[in-house]
Amino acid sequence: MSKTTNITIKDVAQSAGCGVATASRVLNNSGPASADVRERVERAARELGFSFSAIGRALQSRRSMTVGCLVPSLANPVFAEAVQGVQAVLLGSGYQMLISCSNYDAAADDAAIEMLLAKKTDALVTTMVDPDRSPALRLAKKRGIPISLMFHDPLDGFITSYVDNFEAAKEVARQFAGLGHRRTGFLALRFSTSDRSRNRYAGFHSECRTRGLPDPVLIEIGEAEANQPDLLAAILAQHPALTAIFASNDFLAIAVQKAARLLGWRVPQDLSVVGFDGIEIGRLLEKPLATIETSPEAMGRQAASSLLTMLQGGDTVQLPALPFAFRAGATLALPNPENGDDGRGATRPSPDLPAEPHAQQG
Amino acid sequence: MSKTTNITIKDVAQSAGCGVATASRVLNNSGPASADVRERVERAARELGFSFSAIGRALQSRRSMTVGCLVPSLANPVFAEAVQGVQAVLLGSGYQMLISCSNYDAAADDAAIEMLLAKKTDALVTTMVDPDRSPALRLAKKRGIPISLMFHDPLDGFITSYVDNFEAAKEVARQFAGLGHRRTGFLALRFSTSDRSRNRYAGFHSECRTRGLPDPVLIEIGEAEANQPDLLAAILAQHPALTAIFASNDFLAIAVQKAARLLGWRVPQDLSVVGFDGIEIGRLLEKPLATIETSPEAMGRQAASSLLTMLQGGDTVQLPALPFAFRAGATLALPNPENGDDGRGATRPSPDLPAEPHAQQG
DNA sequence: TTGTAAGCGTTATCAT
DNA sequence: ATGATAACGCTTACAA
Repeated sequence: MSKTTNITIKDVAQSAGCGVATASRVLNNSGPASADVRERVERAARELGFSFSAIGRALQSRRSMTVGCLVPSLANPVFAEAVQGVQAVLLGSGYQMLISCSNYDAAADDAAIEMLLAKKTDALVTTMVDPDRSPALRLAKKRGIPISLMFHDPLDGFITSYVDNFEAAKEVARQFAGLGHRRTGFLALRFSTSDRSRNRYAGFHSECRTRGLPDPVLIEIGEAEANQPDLLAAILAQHPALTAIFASNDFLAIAVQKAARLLGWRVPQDLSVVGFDGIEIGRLLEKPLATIETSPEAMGRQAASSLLTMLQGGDTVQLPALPFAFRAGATLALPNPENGDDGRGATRPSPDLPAEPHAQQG
Repeated sequence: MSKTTNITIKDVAQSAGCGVATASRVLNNSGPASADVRERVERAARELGFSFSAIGRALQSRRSMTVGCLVPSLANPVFAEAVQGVQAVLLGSGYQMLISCSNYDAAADDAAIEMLLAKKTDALVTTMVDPDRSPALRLAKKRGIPISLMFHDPLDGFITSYVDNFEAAKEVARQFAGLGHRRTGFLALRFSTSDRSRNRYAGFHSECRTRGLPDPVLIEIGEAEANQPDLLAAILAQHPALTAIFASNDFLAIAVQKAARLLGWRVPQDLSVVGFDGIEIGRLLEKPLATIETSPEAMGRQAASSLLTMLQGGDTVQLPALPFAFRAGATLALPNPENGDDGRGATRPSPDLPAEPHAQQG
């Protein structure tokens, strides 16, 4: 553990018997150098185990070769995958990623951006609670730092990589309506801190109206309910009339099925469930999850690509929303005709028909 | 987009009509200053929107306040959660996290460490393909940089946060043996690049021997098989005699159930399945997954805590392995007596007994 | 082709 | 209490 004193370019130059400028030129291939000195410098660098200090470089070049990344949480695989996408694109480009998580807290968001700015990240890729009113983000923009948002719908002067949550949610309403569902619910976690969630509800609500369905019931829950099926079941029990629930993400969609089971409700016979995101596991389940399939990884990739373009001086424009697709699954079926406002729990199983769109109900 | 030229402490000093040293002292509360000049400096800083450059500071103090983090992938929630744990602990301490992913590639691992070292991270927290033979990691150690490994079993001179994979795997063998399973398999993805996977197999194998069971069949698969149930089914079909499979992670455990279903095998009647990790979703499934429950988040937290201790000059010793627990589930049951070497597919369902340990078979 | 020196933003030392 | 000034490690004029 002999704290090796750091080798600087000065040491290399000294060891090679030349000036630091020459050493720099050789090591960077950035200028002329005789074969002789080139040889000596390279050998010295090798023998001393020299490597450049990114700090020194950053200070002098005013470019840190670092991209700041802020997401609400890595425990949510959707964000983890997006970050993975960012990382994948950045990997070859020489940029490193400074990461931060806000835990869905707006104040933490702002503080994190400030930290990233202080670290002089060359660009920012973020998903925030409220990007629109983050002073730090505004400052970043004023400084002219390239910024790419992820997951957010287009916003004044920012570039964003996203799926059209509103449109996607409308598709879910269409599926429900097509099968004849009328009493629907929207299950949301962190509704207040997630514009995605809000937009999904808005789209769902809007299309329900268009199709002449009653307004969907908005069921907001907290962390506790999301993780404890019995608590969620208690909440679910308050809405016995619902025949279909749109969960704002796949994890919730799986959790609500568990809760339904606790209540003795069968999915999809007594309750249809559709999720959002399209996580891989949904596909592998015994009862494959009907959901809106998206690609967070692609989102991250696109965001990072835009960033790189901007970092190279290119102009970037807002790209269209990334594609989504409704993925059929065994959790969505016709509503149970027995399931009136209090007829829940009929023991007669309804046939396990494949989901087949009906004419809309007007 | 008026590229605001960066405000330095020099600007503040000038605007406040004092020297930079004084400004620094005031802004850092690191020395004496008259109330008068203090006032002026603070106002100037506020009005100019000054914030310190971490780069300048890092250069002068030789501490970047940055921790380097390297994991194989963030797409694997186990690593994502660990990183989240690291982040959570680091958050309050003023350290930021520079992150990198290797995609399970040893060469990328080494390159990533080199990058992190060049960026002068003050410490390293990593999970690598082969930490033992990474030149860059060795260099880091030689430099005296605090290093915490995650997921790896204890290794020569490194501190690591881990669960005892060998012991945990033995527990699975015990469960299988206790129920009377004899023909078992170990399903592994990326066996060659994961010491976790190898240690789990070793423990499983060892305990099978101890209990007098035949050696477990090692079934190695690639990404393709892991993601395409039909391919996995084809592989599974080559092992019709197995009555129990230990999957090296929960995702695989869920995938193998899907594959079994495709073959018409029932879980757990025809095939018992136990996973590893204890991801949350396993609990919510219709057929809750039997698994070894661990806490990657706690792993990340512990690793980060050790790092902070070391960064504060404290001495840190290797802590004992983090706890794991066998989590019972509906995917584990008695072997089907009908299920001889080619009797698979018996249509008679066996009773769905709760998993109840038997005497060991010798 | 090469070396000297200025400057990037900060803090610590040392006079004043 | 305050302000020059010298580092920190690097690149880039500019001179030689």
